[in-house]
Amino acid sequence: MVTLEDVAKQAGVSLATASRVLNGSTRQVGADLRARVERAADELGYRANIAAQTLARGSSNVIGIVVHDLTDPYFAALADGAMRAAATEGLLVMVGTTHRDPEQEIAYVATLNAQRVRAVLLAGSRVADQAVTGRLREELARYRDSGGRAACVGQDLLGVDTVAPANREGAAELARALAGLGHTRFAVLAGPPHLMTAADRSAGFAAALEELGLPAPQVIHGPFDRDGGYAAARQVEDATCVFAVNDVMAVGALAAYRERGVRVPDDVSVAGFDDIVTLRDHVPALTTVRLPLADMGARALELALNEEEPVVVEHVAGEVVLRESVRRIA
Amino acid sequence: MVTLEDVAKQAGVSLATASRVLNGSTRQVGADLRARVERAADELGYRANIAAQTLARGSSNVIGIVVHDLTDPYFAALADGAMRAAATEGLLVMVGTTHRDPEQEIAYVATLNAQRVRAVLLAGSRVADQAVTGRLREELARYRDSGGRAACVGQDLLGVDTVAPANREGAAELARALAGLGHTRFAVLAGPPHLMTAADRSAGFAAALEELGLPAPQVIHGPFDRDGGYAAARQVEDATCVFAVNDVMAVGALAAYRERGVRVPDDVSVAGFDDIVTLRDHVPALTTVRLPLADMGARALELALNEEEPVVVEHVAGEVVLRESVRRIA
DNA sequence: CCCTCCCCGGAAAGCGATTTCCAAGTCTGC
DNA sequence: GCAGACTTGGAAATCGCTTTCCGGGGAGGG
Repeated sequence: MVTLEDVAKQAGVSLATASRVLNGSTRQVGADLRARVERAADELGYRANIAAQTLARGSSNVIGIVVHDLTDPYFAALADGAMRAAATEGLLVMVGTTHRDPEQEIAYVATLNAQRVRAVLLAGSRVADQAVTGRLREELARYRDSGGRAACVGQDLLGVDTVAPANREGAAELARALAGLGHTRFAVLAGPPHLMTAADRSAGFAAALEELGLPAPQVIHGPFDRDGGYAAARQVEDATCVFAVNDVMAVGALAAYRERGVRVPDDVSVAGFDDIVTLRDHVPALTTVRLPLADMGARALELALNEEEPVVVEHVAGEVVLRESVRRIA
Repeated sequence: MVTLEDVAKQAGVSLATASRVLNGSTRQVGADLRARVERAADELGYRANIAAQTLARGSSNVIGIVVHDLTDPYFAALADGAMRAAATEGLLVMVGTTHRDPEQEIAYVATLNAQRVRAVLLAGSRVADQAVTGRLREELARYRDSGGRAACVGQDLLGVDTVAPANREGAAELARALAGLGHTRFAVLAGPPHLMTAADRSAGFAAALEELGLPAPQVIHGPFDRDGGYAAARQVEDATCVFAVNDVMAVGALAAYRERGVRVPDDVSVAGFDDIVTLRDHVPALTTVRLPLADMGARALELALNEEEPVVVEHVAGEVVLRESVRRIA
């Protein structure tokens, strides 16, 4: 392992000079010494030990991102946006996946704290469990007390800067658009009741229907994934329009209908939420609420890095996109 | 920032003892001292500084994964598999995305080297550019000389352990299956000519056709993504069956046909490669070659961690999955 | 009962960088 | 030609932890 000392020795200069040349400093170094050091470093193939730098500098150039599941395109898009932003700042990224286990999330924050990462991004929905949320909050507070920065994409339950999709409003907007097509009997594939994102979307949708004087939708709970949508769709009793609280569930629902020979949108209309890019070519094309996921990820990083009092919560509006999975009815 | 020294002081023990209690060691510590230290750590909210540990121990508990693009489900699945495996080993993960820029890949290896990560996983295809590959190889050699471990998912161009999908064989198998359905005039949406994965699949397909005594397919090059498939499909001249070298391109091709009113599989059959999970519900269901991506990622990590002479290259067979996007013809 | 060996606690030497503080030049301006 | 202000190079302290080495005390064997 080539160390800075080796380089300094080879170049015939002091450690200090070598450090100043190679690893950035406010101080100038004469042209000839600088050249000697650079040549030595090159010849030896020197690579600074970042652990040592982090220790000496007291801060690292790494950020952490914690997501539920990378294979879920929602999180992949979020993470990608944040990673692109990180790259432009010269930051490295540690990604942790919790696979929806809140304990894992807490553990990951602790670990990232131990790593002294510059910032932590928490993506994904909080659950409505006070005990767990409290512990996460505590761990986060510990991290921030020691100078760490944090931001959150999803709900603002944590007292940190947050980029929050306007789930309620987006779902309400969607409900109005669908009602505008003549639908009156709705079902909501609502996901898990304790998951805030799911609950907010479901509630926003129902609230809008109520405002419009329409009957309350049939609400069916279940997992937040493709198979959850598939299973929930089979329980729909009598609705002309089904709202799945995310696109992946909506795709599951479409699969269930297809299997049973129920035509979409002729027999039933289906809508989702998120506008996942990978699903843009789905047939029938999914009506949904578009969220600028990559931008949200990037924005969250920005918020974290420039974190200041007071805590800011940015709401990101979704845009209703009507596609062929819904139709106007008589 | 609470340091180990603070904990030791509070517990009234030496630094060494505190270290032994909190951060694992072969040495035993008496029960009462151990309890005192644990209580002190807990009260103060101590979190070990991993940079310092890494420096002192000379090795870290982080691995690096370099992928082209996280929003591409192929890489997401690979990364997810590797990350699950890492988690069971208690390892943390740094993910780098290159967005298909080989320079970025080299830079990332250098950075991971600087981080002294325990292992590096390189996912994604090499390009057939000797100069760039040489530099990557060099950087990798530097890393491995200093004790780093590495493995690769894709081509084995780098002299490191590799998990390589049997691209040629899989594509050949697919060609035989499609020929078995009566097809004789083929087109290949072949992706970029210099990308090894794409080239191998394309070549394997063509070779199998030749063996069967069938005419050579029309080969159309273009980008390796959805839009590349879309664009390439429009250039197909006269074929009853189109093979896109990956699923994402196949989906683009399907979209192109749909727009032009060409029915799949009635008018033309389409097949892809990879069997991306997110696309399983696509209509029409995509005929493809299934690759166990998550397993491959996990296996690559395993190889890297247990790396030994000689270099091992594991070929992973793909499984042809016939679905409704192809049909038997007269 | 003494000696040896083992077990456990602490002092201190690293790990590989950064950065402060000094000292010695080098330029200015008069 | 000289004082004072800048530059520039180097020695050494420091970051927070691990680990070797040393020493003291208790257990076990002769």
